[in-house]
Amino acid sequence: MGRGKIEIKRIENATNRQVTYSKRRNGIFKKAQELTVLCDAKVSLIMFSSTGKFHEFISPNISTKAFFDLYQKTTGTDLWISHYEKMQENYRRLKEINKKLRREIRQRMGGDLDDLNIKELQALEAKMDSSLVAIRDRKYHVIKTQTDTHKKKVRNLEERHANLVFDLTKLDQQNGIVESEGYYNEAANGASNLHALRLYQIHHPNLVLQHGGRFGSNDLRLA
Amino acid sequence: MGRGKIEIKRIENATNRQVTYSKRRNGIFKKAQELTVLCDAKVSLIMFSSTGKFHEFISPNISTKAFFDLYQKTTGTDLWISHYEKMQENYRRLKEINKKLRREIRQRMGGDLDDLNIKELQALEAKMDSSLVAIRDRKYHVIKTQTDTHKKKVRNLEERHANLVFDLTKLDQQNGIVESEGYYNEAANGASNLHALRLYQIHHPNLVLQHGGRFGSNDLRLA
DNA sequence: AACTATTTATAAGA
DNA sequence: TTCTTATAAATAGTT
Repeated sequence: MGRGKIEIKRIENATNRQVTYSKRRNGIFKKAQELTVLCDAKVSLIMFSSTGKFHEFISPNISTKAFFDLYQKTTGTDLWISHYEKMQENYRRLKEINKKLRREIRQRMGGDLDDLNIKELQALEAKMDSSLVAIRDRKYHVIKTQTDTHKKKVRNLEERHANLVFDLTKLDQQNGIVESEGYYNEAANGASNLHALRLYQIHHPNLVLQHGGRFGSNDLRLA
Repeated sequence: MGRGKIEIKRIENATNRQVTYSKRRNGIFKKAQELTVLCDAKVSLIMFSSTGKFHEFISPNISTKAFFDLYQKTTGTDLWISHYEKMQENYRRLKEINKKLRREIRQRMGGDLDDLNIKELQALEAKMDSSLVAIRDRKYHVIKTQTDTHKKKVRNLEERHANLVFDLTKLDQQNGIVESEGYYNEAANGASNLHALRLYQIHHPNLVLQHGGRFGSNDLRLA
């Protein structure tokens, strides 16, 4: 159809090829449209020119995705199976592992024991026993560490207070301000530093805070 | 193009529609083919008739999958993403659960305890303790069940043997064959059926096997 | 993008 | 379905 008959082979002249592509593209799209309407058919027509330009026609009564799903369903293929299969396999495996882990935990919690034989029960018991030992060890370790830390803190505080009270005593003596002398003496000999401190806080709260930080904040609930 | 001009609207006569579909399908496929060759284009043409019949044309230089990948790349869409993303999310969640389960098991095995505080350690210890109790209970239950079952089996066997030996004694007496009479008498009173059986087996191995089955096959390792 | 001579597709009928 | 054929539609080459 045209001024002359043409042979169906690649058009070498690029411009000509492009023009023919454009003309025939319109033609085929029109045909697709007519087929859709006349015959109540679902048509998907997608094309890329040699220069990579993209055009598509799709029947108005269906989306590309739906069309593709229909295609896959009809042909029995799954074009993204490679993408999908691998992930599905991983998923399945993970689920299986998960199941086993849950079962193991249940058994370790004393449930789901019905289909273990005596040997397995003994093994489980032994494992639980040794685990319990480890947990107890860890607990005692934590307790000991906390206790030691606390002891050190107390020792350190006591020292600092002894110094503080000593300095203060000297200072007061230099200034001739002797207030409640009996208490100071008692504090200086180190026998009741905490009591001394408490008294001191009443008179000089800011100074003490700068040195000692929060006092009595350590949680010593041991067991 | 035909004997008369037609209006582009659905052909109501089903046969006519089907015929037109068939003719025009050939036409459009031919067009697609020509376009592919003449213009060096990539074309995908897929169609479903109103009766659901499927036909497709695709450029020979590309697979349907590759075509679709190209389509997605060009249009910037990903028709699988909703499917895929959902699965990925599930996978991520499952992995997280898995991690937690593993950690729980490690802790129950006495490892990974470093960042538990005393309270948590105590709770864990208590749980482990009660689990251990459950496991021990179950073990003792299994042992008891097995022991009872075994006792019953032994009693049953002893009975059967007593009867067997009794019948045999009678049979021998009827046939006038009295062999080692003292043993038979001892056997018949039920005091040592097993000994009697052993003697009997020596003389009539097949008969005994038919009645008693495998003897001594029960595994009695209890703990 | 138009034009148009010619080829091609196809509607109707067999 | 397939063939025939009159006619509509598409388009190759041209402007």
